[in-house]
Amino acid sequence: MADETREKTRQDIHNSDVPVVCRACEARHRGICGALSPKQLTELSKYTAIKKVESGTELFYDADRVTTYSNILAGVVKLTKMMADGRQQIVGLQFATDFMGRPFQTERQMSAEATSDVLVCSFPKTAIDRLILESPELEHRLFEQTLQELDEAREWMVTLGRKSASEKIASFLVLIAIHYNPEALDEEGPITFDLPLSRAEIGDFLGLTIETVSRNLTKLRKEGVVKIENNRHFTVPDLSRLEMRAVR
Amino acid sequence: MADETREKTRQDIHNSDVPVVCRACEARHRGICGALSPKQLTELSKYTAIKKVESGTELFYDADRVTTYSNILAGVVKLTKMMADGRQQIVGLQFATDFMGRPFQTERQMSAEATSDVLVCSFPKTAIDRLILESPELEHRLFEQTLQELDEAREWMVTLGRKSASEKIASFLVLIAIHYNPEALDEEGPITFDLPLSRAEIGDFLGLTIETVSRNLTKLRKEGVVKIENNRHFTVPDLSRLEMRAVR
DNA sequence: CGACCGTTTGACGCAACTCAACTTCGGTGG
DNA sequence: CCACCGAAGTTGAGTTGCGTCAAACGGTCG
Repeated sequence: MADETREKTRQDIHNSDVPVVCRACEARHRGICGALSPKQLTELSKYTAIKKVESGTELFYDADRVTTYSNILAGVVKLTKMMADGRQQIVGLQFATDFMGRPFQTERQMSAEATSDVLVCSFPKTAIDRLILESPELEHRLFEQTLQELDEAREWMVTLGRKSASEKIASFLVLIAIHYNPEALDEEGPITFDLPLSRAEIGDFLGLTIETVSRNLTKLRKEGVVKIENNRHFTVPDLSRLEMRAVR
Repeated sequence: MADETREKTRQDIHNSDVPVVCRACEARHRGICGALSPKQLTELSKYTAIKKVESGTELFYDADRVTTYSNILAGVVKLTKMMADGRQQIVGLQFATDFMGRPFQTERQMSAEATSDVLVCSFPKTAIDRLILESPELEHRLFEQTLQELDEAREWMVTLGRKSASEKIASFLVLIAIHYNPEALDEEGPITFDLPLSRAEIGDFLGLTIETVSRNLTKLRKEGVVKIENNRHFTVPDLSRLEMRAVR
């Protein structure tokens, strides 16, 4: 961990024309900012604001209502759609280094809400829209992320349409477990993570009620597939046992 | 209709350097080929093949298994995902002028099947991948279509996760009705269309069984919301009555 | 005409929802 | 530090919407 930090700093030394705010930023490597030249970064950083967003606050997302795009630097954001009568569905989760915002027009509406304390780096929409025009590489990265999100959305459609409640719960846990422990796919051994969502939010993600979510979590706990400490903190002794229940 | 054809022909006269196969092709206007110069079109058309695909035949879609991309010129293609035990979910429908294929790598698997007789114009993957690199405008159009598909997928997630069976059926009928009668959103009056899917496929699209689909269709028929002739041909006397049942 | 496939209809069972009571967690103030 | 409170989560009992199984219907094709 200390080594990684040092490594990053070393890289940045001969990139000393990169703006200070961007130097230690992960979005420059894994996110979209890597597509920008130091000059473009410097220009953009003039209009950039890094903000803390408290858990539960809403960040609007519709193309027309919002005037900024953001990179998520830390925390988790849920994208939700609400029906006229209040029924809600989470249609996407976004994590650190994800770009948030819908380029170009759309009438569709969606909102975004921080499900944990979140750190965002936000830019004026106009600045990004201009940069997209002059940098095909930037558009390419945004395109790649969008394709990725489309793949995920379609994967989730299978879960929503065809899986039972217990399969849904297991699928969700696998999703989160792997996101926070990407290495767990190759290696054996127990993994731990904190759920970024409440029971109600898990229900909104899976198309279930709170009660069904709760019942199925305790079922998994009683079967020893997961250990649950203080509701949010999970330990999975054997990921493959969980994956079996998520089907495929 | 005759006027429209004439109009199109007229446009093409001073585009006489456009390849013959492309001249009357809608994909040049509404699809991605509009992003290409006559020279690029000519180059691409050397490797292009227009094929008839019979209803029910499978067009593979995974990035790794397939070596061509296609424009759909006529007919309907369903994108499906299948679980290990055979449960299936339709994750997208594609219509005329849609571009079919997943640019860049992905390990995710999905298959595509013609649900009606389909006409496709297909290109070698390599040719398109090269063109994407040299034409940001092409990549931009693909990006726009992908964003559109992502919006649609997320809209559908609400339907899958939160709507009742009868709301799902109504939502599906609205989707198809409007696709074939885009003007119906503004105008009043009865509209007609042919379902591109069987009852079983509707089930796979909505996460329902055949029987539930059937029961809800007959319910709508008995209530006079739709008229059904020979299973596939539908008449909707008053679209707003159908939309009410789809909620929003 | 009979076989076949897609669709409809009916009877029944169960998984997930609803409603309600109870427990635990986390924060606040005495 | 503990008592208190509201919010979040769990558990139980009863209901219901949709799935399952089975049979009948209707159009199409040999």
